[in-house]
Amino acid sequence: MAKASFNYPRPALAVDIVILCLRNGQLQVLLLKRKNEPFQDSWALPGGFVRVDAEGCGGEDLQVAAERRLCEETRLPPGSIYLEQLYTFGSPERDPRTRVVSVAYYALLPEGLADLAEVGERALEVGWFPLQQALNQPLAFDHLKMLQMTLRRLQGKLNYSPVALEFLPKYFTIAELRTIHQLILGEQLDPGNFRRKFLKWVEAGYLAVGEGTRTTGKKPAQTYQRGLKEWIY
Amino acid sequence: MAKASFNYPRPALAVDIVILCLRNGQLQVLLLKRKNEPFQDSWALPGGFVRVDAEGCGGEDLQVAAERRLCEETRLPPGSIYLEQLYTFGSPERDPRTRVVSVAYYALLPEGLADLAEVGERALEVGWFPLQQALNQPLAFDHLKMLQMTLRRLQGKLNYSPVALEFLPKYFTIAELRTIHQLILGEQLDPGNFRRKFLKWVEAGYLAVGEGTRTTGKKPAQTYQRGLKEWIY
DNA sequence: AGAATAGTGTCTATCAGACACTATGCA
DNA sequence: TGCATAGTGTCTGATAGACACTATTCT
Repeated sequence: MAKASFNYPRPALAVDIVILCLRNGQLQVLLLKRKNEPFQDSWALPGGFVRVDAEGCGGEDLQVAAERRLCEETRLPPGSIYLEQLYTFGSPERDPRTRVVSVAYYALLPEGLADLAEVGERALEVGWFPLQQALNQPLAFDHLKMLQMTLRRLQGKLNYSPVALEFLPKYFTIAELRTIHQLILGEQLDPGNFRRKFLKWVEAGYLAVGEGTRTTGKKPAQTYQRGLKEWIY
Repeated sequence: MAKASFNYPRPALAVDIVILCLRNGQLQVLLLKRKNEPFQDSWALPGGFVRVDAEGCGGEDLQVAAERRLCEETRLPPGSIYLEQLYTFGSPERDPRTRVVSVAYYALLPEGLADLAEVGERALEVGWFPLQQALNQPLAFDHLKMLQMTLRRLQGKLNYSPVALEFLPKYFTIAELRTIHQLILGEQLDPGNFRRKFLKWVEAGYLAVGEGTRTTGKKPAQTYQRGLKEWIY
């Protein structure tokens, strides 16, 4: 057993999470105001260190670490929220204190479940920011890059998957999904054309007809729900 | 300065690299036969630990670490090879010795540059394996997952980018690029239709007409090269 | 001359986008 | 009744795939 390799210095390992939610008709992102240096008083993404056992063995999975932090922050039960790995950031200068490598995740929260977030011990303040605003203000560390990358990733996914339903409750209408697509892409979409694309997903089994109708505008609309098939990336 | 956070146990951080190359008309991947436990005598992807300074600060960037290992293995100069982050694997059980989180990368090597690889100190043996064969044999750790993910990622990219030119020398023909697409996708492509897609990329500036022609089959064919525009993802 | 590949043309089904139109339920 | 939204139909241009065909050059 060559133990030698493991005596090398190790970096600290963190997860950071871009938590997006639909609030007041906007895409918003959860940010924390940092209590401590570095970047004290700056806004930052929620994150934390990955738990590793005392001897540097075992501990929790990365996805589990991200989910744990996500649920601490949102006060939501684990397992119910869409969470996906985004990218790993490891520049030696990204944290002035010590070497910290961070695995970034992004999470999509259904509308209405966002208001449970509370100020924890780590932060001075918790706030939901319109995504566009957050993208145009300084953030701690390389968190701005994480936001930018998340948006691009989502924009790409919309072409071939109905991921955006993760922002919606169990039953939703075509117009509701279209609205989210518009927010993410930053442009208006033709309702008729979007409808056809949507119905393709229904035919393919990714989406299914829901129960009853919902009135968001003038005329009640059919609701839909997840289909039997998972879209997987 | 709250140093407290950094006294928590840290995981070891590694990079693993899927190095693909075109050899003998096949897609091949570079594997090493492991000298030490765990998985002694098993085939594994090349990889290594990310360098971190003595006090656990600074050190090398992740991409740099991957490139360093890549160049050690292939004996090629840095900076010339396509290298992209794939995914980060962090299951607590992935390495039985200690907690090791691994950032996986994949690299695409131009044909003909593959033969410099030598057996280093770490390995018993170095070998190029046909990708399909490697995907159907047991590999150390979770390296099989890394291979599978790399293939899927590449297959996805071919739809909208000429990444596959990274497998080719500076000047190449349409048929050469098509051959690689066929290898990656595992299906035959219509030469005429592929040509039209190719010429779209030329029009878009991602590719450009090269100098002279090359004869791979019967009739000499026009060569092409990289265009001025980068395709970025 | 024959063979294999380079390169072109064409037909069709599908799809995205633009836009007009009908249907329905609420105020 | 008016109006905003749900939902349908239609036209057009772009695109992907299948496939036939011509052109070129090597042997």
